[in-house]
Amino acid sequence: MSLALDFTSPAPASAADRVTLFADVILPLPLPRLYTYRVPYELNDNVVIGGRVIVQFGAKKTLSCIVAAVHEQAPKDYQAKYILEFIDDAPVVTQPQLKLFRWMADYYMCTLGEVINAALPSALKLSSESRIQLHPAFSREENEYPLTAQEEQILDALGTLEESKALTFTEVGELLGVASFHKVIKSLMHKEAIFLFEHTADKYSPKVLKKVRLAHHFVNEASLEMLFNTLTSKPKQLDVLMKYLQRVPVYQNEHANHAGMEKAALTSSPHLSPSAVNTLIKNGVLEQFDQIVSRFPLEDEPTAQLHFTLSEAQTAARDEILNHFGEKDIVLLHGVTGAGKTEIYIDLIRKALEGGGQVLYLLPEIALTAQIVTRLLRVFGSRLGVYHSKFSDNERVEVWNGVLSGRFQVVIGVRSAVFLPFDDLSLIIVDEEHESSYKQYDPAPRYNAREVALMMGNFQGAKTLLGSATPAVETYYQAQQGRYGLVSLTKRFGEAGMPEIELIDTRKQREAKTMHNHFSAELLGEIERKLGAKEQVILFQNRRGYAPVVACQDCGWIPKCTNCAVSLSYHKHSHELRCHYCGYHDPMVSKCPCCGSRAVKTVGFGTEKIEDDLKIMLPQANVQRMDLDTTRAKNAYQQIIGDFEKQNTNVLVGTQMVTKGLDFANVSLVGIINADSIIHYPDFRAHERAYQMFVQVSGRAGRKGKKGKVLIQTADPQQVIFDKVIRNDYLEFYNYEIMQRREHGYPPFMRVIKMTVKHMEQGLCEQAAIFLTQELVERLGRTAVLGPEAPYIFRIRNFFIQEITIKLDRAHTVLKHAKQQILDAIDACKDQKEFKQARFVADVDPM
DNA sequence: ATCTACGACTAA
DNA sequence: TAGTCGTAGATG
Repeated sequence: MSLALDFTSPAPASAADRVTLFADVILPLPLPRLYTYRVPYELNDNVVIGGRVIVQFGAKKTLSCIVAAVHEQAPKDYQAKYILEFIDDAPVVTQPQLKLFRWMADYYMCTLGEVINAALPSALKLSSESRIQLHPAFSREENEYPLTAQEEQILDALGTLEESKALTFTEVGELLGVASFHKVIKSLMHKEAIFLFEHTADKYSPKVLKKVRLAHHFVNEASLEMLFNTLTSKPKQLDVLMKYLQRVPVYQNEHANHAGMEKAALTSSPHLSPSAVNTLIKNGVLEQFDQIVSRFPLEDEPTAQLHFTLSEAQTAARDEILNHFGEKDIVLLHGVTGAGKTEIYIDLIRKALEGGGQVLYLLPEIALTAQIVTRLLRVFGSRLGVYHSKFSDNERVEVWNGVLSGRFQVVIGVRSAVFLPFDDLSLIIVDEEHESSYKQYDPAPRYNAREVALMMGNFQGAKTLLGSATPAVETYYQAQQGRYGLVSLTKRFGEAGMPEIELIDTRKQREAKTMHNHFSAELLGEIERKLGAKEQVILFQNRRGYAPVVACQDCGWIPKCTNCAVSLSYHKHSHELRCHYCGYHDPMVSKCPCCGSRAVKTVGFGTEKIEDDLKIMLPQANVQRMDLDTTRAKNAYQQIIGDFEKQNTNVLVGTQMVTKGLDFANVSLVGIINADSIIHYPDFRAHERAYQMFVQVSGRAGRKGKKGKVLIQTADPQQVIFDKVIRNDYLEFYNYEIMQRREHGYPPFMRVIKMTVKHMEQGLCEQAAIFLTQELVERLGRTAVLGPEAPYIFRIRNFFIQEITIKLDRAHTVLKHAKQQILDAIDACKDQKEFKQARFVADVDPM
């Protein structure tokens, strides 16, 4: 906080030449405009663009927000309120970031407040909570009003607190054990027993280490000698002292004592008792002190040799990339799975750092594993920051501040790492650039981190490298058009060859009665063979749970979710029926509630059933499952990967999770249990998604010298897409797909904006969607608007859904104009009284 | 998002 | 008629 007057700064200007400053701030709310506040004269020098300030918004709320602009224009139509407090004396949001955030709000049709909300770790947003304090003039003895028991309870609690301490509303609620405490507080205020105030505080708290050291007067041989003598009768304390001296060589180096050692290391040692330590502290032998430490301890300097050698192909690719960067800002590195792209990235990062700029390395959530982080840490040491969604808020703030301070020059992170406060980026790497998890869908901003990264690179003059084994069709198109440089790696690193891919016709197998549950004889046989050879197997099934549907064999009754238009999935482990959209769950039924029949059977299958079947058919195999359900716990994912890596498990059954970035040397077989459900998906990206998924899973097979095998089970092997997968020919796939896109007017030729209309009532949802369609058609023309249409799952969390697809010309000016038209159309709908409860959402470049 | 003012509606 | 409920409208 920089509220205090700074006496070292020049004397305040005289009233005559004082300027009146106003600040436009970004409130962390979904409001379309910035709000203007007045800067108090005496704080004119404290205004920092990109710094946080506290303001009063409305009658009740104090909020922390970001200063976006400072100017002298007094607002004409209203009296600006004063800024209450300045939190930062340096920006927490850099100028290039503000520019980027503005672009995001514009492009993705959301508000700046929504962008800020997504961008800032919530510990940087200040929390404002009301607190109550004992009224100084109040005395219980002279009190004229009778007090209720609850009121007494609160006053008691306030009385035991230290001077000037206060209770938060939350604490009052906990104290009384009820949520409805506002009446009690109101009554106490009326009786002038308490008063209320707002308190805003930084939520970030530094990590504090409890340490101990020898009291300074013992730090010489003579006094230590005496100390030993006095402790001879106290063996426990002597043990502690010995341990301390062993860890902190006070004899050799007196200064070593100043740093002391961690208290926990003393108290948690097996033979030392905490009470002995505490006694020593109490008697003044040891002194305890706090040390603020980073949550990311400084690694020892890089251990890996900085100049590891790239293969010939890798070197060539790297040089080609650098060559392209000479004239182009964006390069696509198209390298088959296992080609060794990471080494190239590391080499490029090193080069960029030598030039003095910052580097951002983006990875999709599931690919950002300990494997890759450890590898980078070894090369870049403490210069590397990691930004992961599993991180606590405090950890995120430390990364944020570390980027601001320059401590972290390289950051490896997931989607939201594009929000970090870089101001001098020289290189951005977006690995697995085709990944749909780069697109945020649910809360606004509905952004694609790949596109944001490209724009950020553009703003900061950084070069951007997109990497993938299966580039997005849009990306490859840009490369073909010459807008991006294109570099290809067609061979795997080392001896490893591309895996051999085979299709298995499940329809034929079913007719021949050679299917065992969902396993063909071939797949089962191959699994057994691999296990016999002590090799490992990955099985992919794109559906979690035991069975997606449960049905009564007699009357056809199917349990459905009460909030969504989906059938409930059966989860055997918990013996529950679950909705995968809203989390609703019920115990599994044994008797049909409709006809009373006992013949309630599961239909279809998920990972849990595959795991189950396999355990029965191959009891000698050690099977592990990896999906959303088994990785919910904090370290479960690491645990499963670790077990598989150490070969404690032979077979890994999983959903999409097993397709991404995992690199196991001993996997020689990958099985796709049911390819059909992946292909038959009702949208224009279905084929692309399927192709990517098949190639990515296949890529898990046969690394480090072994040739792998991939078995794909399908009821329809004639599908064109399999041909491209088997021949491992991306270009063939791309040529086919780009033709389709051109023909049907989809990206990259047209731009898509998807409108979603939601309403609790089905009829009103449909009406609102029709109304919006009309408004859109009026503004954009009949051909640009498709729908409305109910999606396959037409109701989620009690909201009915209608979708409208808008296709637009890609030209920049057209697009900008069209977005304004769309916003106008939405406003027209909101003006309609009957649609007041409807929600209208625009999703730019949906995935 | 969240609060307020205002009108409508219900309980006595 | 007071108290409760729901919603349009503003927030600097």
